[in-house]
Amino acid sequence: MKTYDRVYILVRKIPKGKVSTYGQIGQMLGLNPRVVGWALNRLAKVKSNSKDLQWQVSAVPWQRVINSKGKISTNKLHNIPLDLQKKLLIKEGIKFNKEGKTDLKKYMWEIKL
DNA sequence: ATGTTGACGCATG
DNA sequence: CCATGCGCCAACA
Repeated sequence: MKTYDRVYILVRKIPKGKVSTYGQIGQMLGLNPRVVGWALNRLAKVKSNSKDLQWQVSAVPWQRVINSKGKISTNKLHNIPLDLQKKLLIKEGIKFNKEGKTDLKKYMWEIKL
């Protein structure tokens, strides 16, 4: 069981209409937020390289993980189409203000034990 | 073993 | 609000 597998398993539990943050996922797994970002970044690489694992990574709702300020962190990457993450979230009912920020108080995934 | 790389987060100016 | 700086750590070459 690799670290990134633990990240994917947890991210899959984020329900539609909710979001989490790199920090929150990291805290739950005892990982640095950067490692969470690294694991999700890996999805984009696997997605464009290996077709064998594509079915696995496509099951991970990576778009539901945003940064602690409530904003999208993927727009500066050339891997991922501009505003793809935002569009996916909007389709799930997440609203963004004009500064591209969403209300974490409202949408943050609440952990249930 | 060693150095590098980040989808981060927080503190500070 | 913007800009650095730094700690963080799994994976990879």
